[in-house]
Amino acid sequence: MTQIAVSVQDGEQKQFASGITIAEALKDLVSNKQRKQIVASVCNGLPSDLGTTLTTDSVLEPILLASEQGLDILRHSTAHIMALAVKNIYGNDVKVAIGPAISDGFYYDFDKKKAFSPEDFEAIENKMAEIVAGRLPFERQEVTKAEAIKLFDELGESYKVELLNDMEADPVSIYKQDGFIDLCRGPHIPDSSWLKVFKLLRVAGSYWRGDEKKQMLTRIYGTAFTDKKDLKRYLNQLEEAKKRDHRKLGKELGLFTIQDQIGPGLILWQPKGALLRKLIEDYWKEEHYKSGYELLYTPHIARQDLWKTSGHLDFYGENMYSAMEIDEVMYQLKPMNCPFHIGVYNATKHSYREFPIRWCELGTVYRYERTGALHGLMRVRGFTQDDAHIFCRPDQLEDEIFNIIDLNLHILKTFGFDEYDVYLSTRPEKYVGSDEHWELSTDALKQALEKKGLNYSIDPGEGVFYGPKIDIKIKDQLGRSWQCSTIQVDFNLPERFQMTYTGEDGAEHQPIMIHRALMGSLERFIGILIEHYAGAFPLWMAPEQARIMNITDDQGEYCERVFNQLRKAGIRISKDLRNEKLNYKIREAQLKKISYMLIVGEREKEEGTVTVRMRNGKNLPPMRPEQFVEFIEKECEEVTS
RNA sequence: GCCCACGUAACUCAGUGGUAGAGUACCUCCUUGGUAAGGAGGAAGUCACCGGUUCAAGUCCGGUCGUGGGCUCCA
Repeated sequence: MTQIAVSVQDGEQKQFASGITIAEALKDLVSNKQRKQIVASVCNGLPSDLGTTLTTDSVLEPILLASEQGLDILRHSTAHIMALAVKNIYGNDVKVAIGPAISDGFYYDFDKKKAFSPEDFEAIENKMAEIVAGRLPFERQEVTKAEAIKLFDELGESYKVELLNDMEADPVSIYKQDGFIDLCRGPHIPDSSWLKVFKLLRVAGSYWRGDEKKQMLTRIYGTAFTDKKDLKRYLNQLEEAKKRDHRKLGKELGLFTIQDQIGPGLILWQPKGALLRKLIEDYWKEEHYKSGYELLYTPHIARQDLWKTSGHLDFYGENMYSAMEIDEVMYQLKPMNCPFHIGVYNATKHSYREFPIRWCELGTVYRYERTGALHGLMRVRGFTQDDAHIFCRPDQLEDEIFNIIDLNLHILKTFGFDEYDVYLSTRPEKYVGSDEHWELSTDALKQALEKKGLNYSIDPGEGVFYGPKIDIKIKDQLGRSWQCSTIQVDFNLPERFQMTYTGEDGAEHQPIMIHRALMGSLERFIGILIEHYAGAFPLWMAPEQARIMNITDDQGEYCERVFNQLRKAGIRISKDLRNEKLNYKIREAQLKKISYMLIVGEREKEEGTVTVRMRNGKNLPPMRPEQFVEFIEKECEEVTS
């Protein structure tokens, strides 16, 4: 019999008879204790089942169940077990589509006449528990593609047949479990008893292969863990995210409202939210002024011809609202601000000496979003871009990009975001502009990123047709990432609008145009801020920095005086002089996430002070109102300067 | 847009074919209390909208509008 040499990576090599399974080999290669944790193994670079037979010299890298890869396998197998349960319950009423592991769990798509609803979960989970108790093995088998097609065709599993037809692999692997046969690459847990902790989470519709022209399937999401505690932690995380949901907090804190009567995707800012927004806008404008930008204001509609010239009707028309007729001329709502800024540019003649020109605007745009895509402040139909356009000469491009990134990161940091993922997107297949231009500007973007010392990944071919771009994604408190900032070079619009400047040589040249948004959409950015801070905003942008409250009516007048003094000094303060107990007032202010409570009893009234209670429940020593003003101003300055 | 779920007082929600409910908020009164809910009373709803079934509809059926979870992390 042939002998083969098998070893665990970095471990001792041993001789075995050819045909031995990985599981058997591992018995001799690792300790018993360790072996119980091993769910599968990478074998010569290929993730494999423990039941895989070895016929050549092999190097094994065991996969521990609790590792990331192990969890993936467990969840993938759980998807299969769920499919088996579903097939057991509903038989030929369901066809299976695909069922992969995803980042926090798994899903399986089914074709079923009447879609699943959460009420079906109990039955499915019970059946899954039975399967787990039955210790059903996952049996792998390799068959030719033709055999597999025949097999799944006979089983009536047309989605599998379609998958097979599109696949290049041949032979392919199938897994059998208690009569349920699934096309699958594997690997899997050896048998169903490895599954200890699982939960079905939600149902959703999904198109076959994500294509809305194709069949709508019904998807069940679930998750699996090795430990009950992990599942609990995961469910807690979901709860935490729910608590921070900007739609819930927006309502509770009185920030914004969306109403049927007004229309979906259209935001009404309530006083507190409007103040928050104003504070953000003011800060934004100030920083832009400091960085050499000038502010523009432009209208919300323009003649349709403008959008023809800009190319928006051709390339972006589907996202634009229908035209309206004014004095027999067609006008359309703006989906972007750029043509207006170009209008400002073209209003006068320009010399190379003026460059770089940096114009910014908080421009409100309107874009059609499908009803199913709308989501609180995160996806709306009318929103305000923190837009800017820079016009410059080719030799200024790199410096300008550097300055933009610099300003960008500075502002994001002030808002509390200091973790980023940066992407550079290069020339796509379809593009305008000369190769020379593309090379020059892609290079400028790269140089600027490197000079700034930023790590970035390249998205080849993902640039917009009119120029390369840099995207910056920020990470929030819960570790979720959001794409907000984008910096795009544009060779298209200067050409379409025949923009020019007079060069050193006296001839007319075309300027380079950079589009740039930093927060992206103000609405969405505020949504992100609400969730990032769970509604407890840093002092400098808190709409309510302080609330003064009396202990009994006797301090009412004194409180009024202090309130007026602080308000005049620019503190964003409210008062609670109601005939209620202190406890009650504190609780309410706490729930509204107000930064400081100013508590006034007889002592404070007599001494002319206030006692400052912080959000964490601790008190600062009593201070005079003017000391409190200084204190607030100092705290704000530390962040925004 | 499509699939599923949901839409009841300002808010959070209960109400499974037979007289619209609770808690919170709001208003009035009592209470004047030092760090997360004092007490009593009152007012408040076209049960999203339109139509149908029924002696009878918040409840069942159909449609419209809106909200939520999703709609390739590819066997």
